[in-house]
Amino acid sequence: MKKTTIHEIAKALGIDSSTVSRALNDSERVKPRTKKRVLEKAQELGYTRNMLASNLRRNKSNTIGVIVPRISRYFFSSTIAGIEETAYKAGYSVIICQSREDVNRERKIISNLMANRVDGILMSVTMETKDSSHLTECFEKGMPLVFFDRHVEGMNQTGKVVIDDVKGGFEATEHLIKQGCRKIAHFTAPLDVEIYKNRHKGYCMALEKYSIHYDKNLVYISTLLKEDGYFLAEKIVNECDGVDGIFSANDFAAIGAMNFLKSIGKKIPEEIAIAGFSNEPTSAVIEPSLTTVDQSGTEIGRLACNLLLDYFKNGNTLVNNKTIMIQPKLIVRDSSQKKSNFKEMRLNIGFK
Amino acid sequence: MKKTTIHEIAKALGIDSSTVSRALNDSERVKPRTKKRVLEKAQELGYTRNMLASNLRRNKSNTIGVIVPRISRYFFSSTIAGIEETAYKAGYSVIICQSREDVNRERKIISNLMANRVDGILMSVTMETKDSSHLTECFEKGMPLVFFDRHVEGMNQTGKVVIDDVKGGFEATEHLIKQGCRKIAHFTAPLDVEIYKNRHKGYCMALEKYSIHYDKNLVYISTLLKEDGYFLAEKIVNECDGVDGIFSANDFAAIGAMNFLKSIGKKIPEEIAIAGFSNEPTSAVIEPSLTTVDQSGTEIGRLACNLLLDYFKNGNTLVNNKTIMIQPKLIVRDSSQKKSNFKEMRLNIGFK
DNA sequence: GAAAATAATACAATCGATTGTATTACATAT
DNA sequence: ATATGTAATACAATCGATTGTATTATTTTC
Repeated sequence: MKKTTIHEIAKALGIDSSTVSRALNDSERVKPRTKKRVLEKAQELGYTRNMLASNLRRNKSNTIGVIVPRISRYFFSSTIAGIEETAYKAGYSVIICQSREDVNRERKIISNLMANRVDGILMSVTMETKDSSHLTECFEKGMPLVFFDRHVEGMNQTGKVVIDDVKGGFEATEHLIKQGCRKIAHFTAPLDVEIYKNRHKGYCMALEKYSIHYDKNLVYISTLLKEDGYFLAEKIVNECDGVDGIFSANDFAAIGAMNFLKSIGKKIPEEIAIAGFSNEPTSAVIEPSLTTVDQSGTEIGRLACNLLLDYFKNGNTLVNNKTIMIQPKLIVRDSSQKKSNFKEMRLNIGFK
Repeated sequence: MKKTTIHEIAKALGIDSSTVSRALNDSERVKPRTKKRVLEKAQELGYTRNMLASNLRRNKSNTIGVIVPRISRYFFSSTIAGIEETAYKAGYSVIICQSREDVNRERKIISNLMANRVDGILMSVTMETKDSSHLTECFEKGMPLVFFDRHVEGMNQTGKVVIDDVKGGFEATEHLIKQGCRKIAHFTAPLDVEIYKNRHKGYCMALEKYSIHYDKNLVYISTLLKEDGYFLAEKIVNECDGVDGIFSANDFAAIGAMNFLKSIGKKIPEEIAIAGFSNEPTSAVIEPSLTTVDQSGTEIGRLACNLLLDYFKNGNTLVNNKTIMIQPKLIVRDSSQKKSNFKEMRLNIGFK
């Protein structure tokens, strides 16, 4: 099944293929009447421009590469949705790849995207990405790179869209303190990942503000899966007396912890108050509903994509070291409100 | 920032670019020693193959286009994850597009993917896709197409991966009946969408088996959003007495309904039992946990992608009209069990 | 009506890799 | 040493579109 080319259109009309090309691109170098004839013939022959050829010639693929740890995470899939929407409007396609938290895979993906000559890359790094040689290679080779959410410290040659994790962590922790918690555990992931480092920092700042002693034994590092939360909660209950609050750096671990606590009949929030991070859809649905920090994935995706598109238009200046920081929003729900508040409860049952 | 080409490698080594190309492709027409020299020089010059050029020449893009209504739906994002994983292993990239339930957008996306010369398309159609001229055009132009989940009736020229929706609908409804429900409402979407038609069919079959009168006033057609479920439940309570069960064709509407019913103090499942469809993550977390029908998105994605990959390898025979039907699995949880069963509850709280 | 200016189109190179065919180099056989 | 065969590489066309330059039509100007 061979496709029609501009040459066949040209031959059919007895004109040159360059004229056909210009006509199809609506160049003012072609007489309106000729344009019309070309367009009609193209239609008639079922012509579809071969973007491979076009891209090769123009040295531009009109494609953006996106790398996330896992597509099926709600936060990331909504980020992707925001990216796709923005890219689509601007006439770009998006190639989606998942690193699955594996740096080697991340490395391969990047070289693959480079080979495919994507115009730019949007990415959220894996938890293991410390050595960033494959990333520095990107802009050494002139490939624009914008981080969103998970980024790498010290990589200032690119743009970033991040949320103010310090503030998010601070507010969640402060809220727990204000609700009366005095011994607050913190679930987090390896602290060399910027976002977890910052959420942890916010946690520390809140403790300090209220003169609560920072106890490093209360900080649990894991991969923050639901299972991790479940077993860490079990550990806390068995080994660590008097914990009256948990701030988890993501919702999954928080939900896992809630599952365990509910299974042994601990009262949430009366005995242990809980706050998560990310506002996953399940957080609104679980009972008690989970207090969390909202970070709009769709919005982050849009902003990151726009940052890249700006770069395409206006060159280096805009992206270079530009950081867009989104303000997180604490969403207070039932898992943390020791003094229950009927009105607020009603509101927070509602639709997300 | 210009990239190195095979010609520069060739010049540097004083050999021809065709030899370089063959060396890079590990052809046996090149002496091992020359190969080694080429590879080293390529490394030294930081060469990355330009896939645009390669693809143009080979008339193959090693790319698969994927179209889903919405990326951020868990079912679809997990499908995409399965597709990406399978494609990646086989050396393919995936371009992801969302139709947003808009046929016109779907149409544009398809022509865009064709222009980009993707090797094949995997898609789940919009709810509005009835006229399928843009789809028939696909294989008229020789573009392999495989449907997953939402497909179009009568399009037998392509492959499909679907779940047995009739069976799923039947089992969910039968389960409700066995729990004692006698007046079961059904939430669904326009019945010209195959999957909803089939779930509805399963619903009818179950009613018939147990000699329950089919009442068309109990079948509510909407877009099946959470909001739809909420308002439909309200409608039922206000206008339609004696409904003791709801089978919703997706989990969102079921959850919306539960929210309403809980807000007015209706007991689930005692007064109204509920079953959904899809096994969204929230369905396991909501209280009472939602009985639903599982359709593994990841698995569907893998199968659909493999079907396409088979086609690439073995030609037309395999895809043509090949339908892979996945068996759905009824997951019984608390929202439907009138006689509560402690063991089963424990199991179903567990990790998804 | 001829010269000048401009519009419209044709020519030809190019993007970077691939691949069928031709040529050269080298080894083996006679 | 010459013929024969094969291994290794070079040549050249090609994929389909784009684009700078050259050429031909057409219009404008005097």
